Amino acid sequence: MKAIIKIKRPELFSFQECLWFIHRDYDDPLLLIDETSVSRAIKVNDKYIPFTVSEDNEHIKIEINQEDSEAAPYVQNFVEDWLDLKRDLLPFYEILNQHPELSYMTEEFKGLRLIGNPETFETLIWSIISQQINMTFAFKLKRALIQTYGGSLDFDGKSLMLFPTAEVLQNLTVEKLQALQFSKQKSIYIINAAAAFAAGEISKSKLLTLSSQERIEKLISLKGVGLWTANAVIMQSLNDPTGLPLGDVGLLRALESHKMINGRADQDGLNAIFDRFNGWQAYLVNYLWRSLAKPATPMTING
DNA sequence: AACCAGGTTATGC
DNA sequence: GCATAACATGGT
Repeated sequence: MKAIIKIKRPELFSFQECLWFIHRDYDDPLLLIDETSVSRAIKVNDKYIPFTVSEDNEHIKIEINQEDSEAAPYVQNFVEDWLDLKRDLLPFYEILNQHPELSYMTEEFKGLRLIGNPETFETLIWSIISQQINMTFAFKLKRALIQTYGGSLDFDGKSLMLFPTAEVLQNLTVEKLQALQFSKQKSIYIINAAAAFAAGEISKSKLLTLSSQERIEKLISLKGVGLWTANAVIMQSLNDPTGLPLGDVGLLRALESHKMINGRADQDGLNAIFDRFNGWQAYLVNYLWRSLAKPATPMTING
């Protein structure tokens, strides 16, 4: 028995653009992806609910593989946040159109949304994992962590992996994470961050009550979380459009290739650009990250 | 075999 | 406060 939810497609939305961005060149262990859909599982009331998102004419279709009707609204909210469906993109496109170097994006990436991950703990740990290492290795670490300390559930004969909970990760030792090729530093950061979440010291709901600045301060209070990581989390998990992971090498590479800054140390150039995208910083970052990747077709499926 | 990768912290002036 | 070093480990 499946529950099906249909959400009306907003203006300036492309499911294919979003789906492709979710996948990019990577192989996220938490997702099952094919040309037309993406599946994952989330915890709702202590129960894991697997679901699939696809598109159906003028709708975004969510299929929930459970009879659990209580989960439906939760899953719907999750997807609306995941694809940032509630936002009106028009003001952002108007700013893009004021920049000759960027205006092509309104056509080429038309309908791409701020893609993140509504699971804040996952997002934070992922951001810590991916600090200062290449993405190939980062995903390797993520997969090892999930395979060793996460879970999995059966999903139409395939298996959907589940991210380890904060409760599990807080009880790990540095040695156990080092055995998975995590550096000593990162192992400490991850265990500490997990403890803060497990204790309820930091949570998505608490962060949501704070201003952008307060969110960043709260996240930075964790050892191993700097400005880059904090901004990545607020932009990707709290849908905070002012999130701006300055110093991000991908961001700098993209701006260089668009000839919008003079080298990676060009702070003034950087500030000038983002001043003009006030309120849409995270969207510009997302679109610039999109620009780094290769053309969207053909898509490779799960490695 | 250097140099780099979706950084952060500690140290020194 | 701002530059620089130290950290840590695999990918290209």
